[in-house]
Amino acid sequence: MALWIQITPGSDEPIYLQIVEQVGEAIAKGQLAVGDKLPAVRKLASELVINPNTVARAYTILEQSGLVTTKTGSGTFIADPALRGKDAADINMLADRMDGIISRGLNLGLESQDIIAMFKDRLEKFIKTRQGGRQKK
Amino acid sequence: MALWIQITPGSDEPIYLQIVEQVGEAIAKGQLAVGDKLPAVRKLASELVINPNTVARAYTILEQSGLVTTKTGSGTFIADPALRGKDAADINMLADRMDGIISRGLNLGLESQDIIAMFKDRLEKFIKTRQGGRQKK
DNA sequence: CATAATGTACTAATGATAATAATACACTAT
DNA sequence: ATAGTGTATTATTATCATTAGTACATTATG
Repeated sequence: MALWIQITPGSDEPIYLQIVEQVGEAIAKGQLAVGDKLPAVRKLASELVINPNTVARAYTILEQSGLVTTKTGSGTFIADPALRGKDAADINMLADRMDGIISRGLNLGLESQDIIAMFKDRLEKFIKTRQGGRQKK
Repeated sequence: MALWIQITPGSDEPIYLQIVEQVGEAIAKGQLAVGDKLPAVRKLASELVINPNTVARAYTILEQSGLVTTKTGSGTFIADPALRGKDAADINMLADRMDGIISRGLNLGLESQDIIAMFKDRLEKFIKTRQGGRQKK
């Protein structure tokens, strides 16, 4: 896998958040395992043709959320999931985001079972990717 | 019900989006029924101590998403749900938002069944509010 | 018809933030 | 030592949220 991060410059969401989310999803899907090394700040910035500061910003957020650990001089690595703590604030934020989705789904005319089915379907895709084993780098 | 819209000025999300989401959730929960009138642009702006333009912006978005219909000179009213169309783009956006939540939940260390249970729980709250009948204005 | 209330449109100014740019520092591997 | 790493700092530009003020068109009400 050469470089799986793909940014959309003209998107409504900032580039640094796109990086954060894509790395987060890759971890959730098991495509990135504990100890795996993220591309160097300058290298990723070069390949994405963006500023190194933008990548550094994304890595800082990933580090603060506990998904990666950074060792200056060495690199940025996927952290141990066992050490990722979930507090009340995290759960509340998750609940709020769920409410937003549910509200949107209902107002689109979707039935409850449709929304749940859709949600289960999306989640299963994550689990399947996990069980399918890691992709080779 | 005097005024159920509550904004948080210092929030990371824009005021006009807060209004959009809160009106959307109220509709999804059945607290706003078809034909109900939203507060006038200037009136709501006055009560929230924000600029009328900000409220107008929120109403414009709600109108574009099909949740309300506006009649200049008369007011802004909750639209007929039967007329709200859902296209592929809407569904895709919903799926993307679901992926974001699932990713976040998994990376917090939550199990699949926990995430699904939490999601069902949130959705049931919407349905219950609906079945509980409309609140009186 | 007159008046008030409604949503809408427009321009301008301000503040916050995303992103770039350039540089420098501290730590680690070789 | 040298190169590669993350981090920090300052400055600049562009975009956007928000406010401000004004004006217009339509509708309800008397």
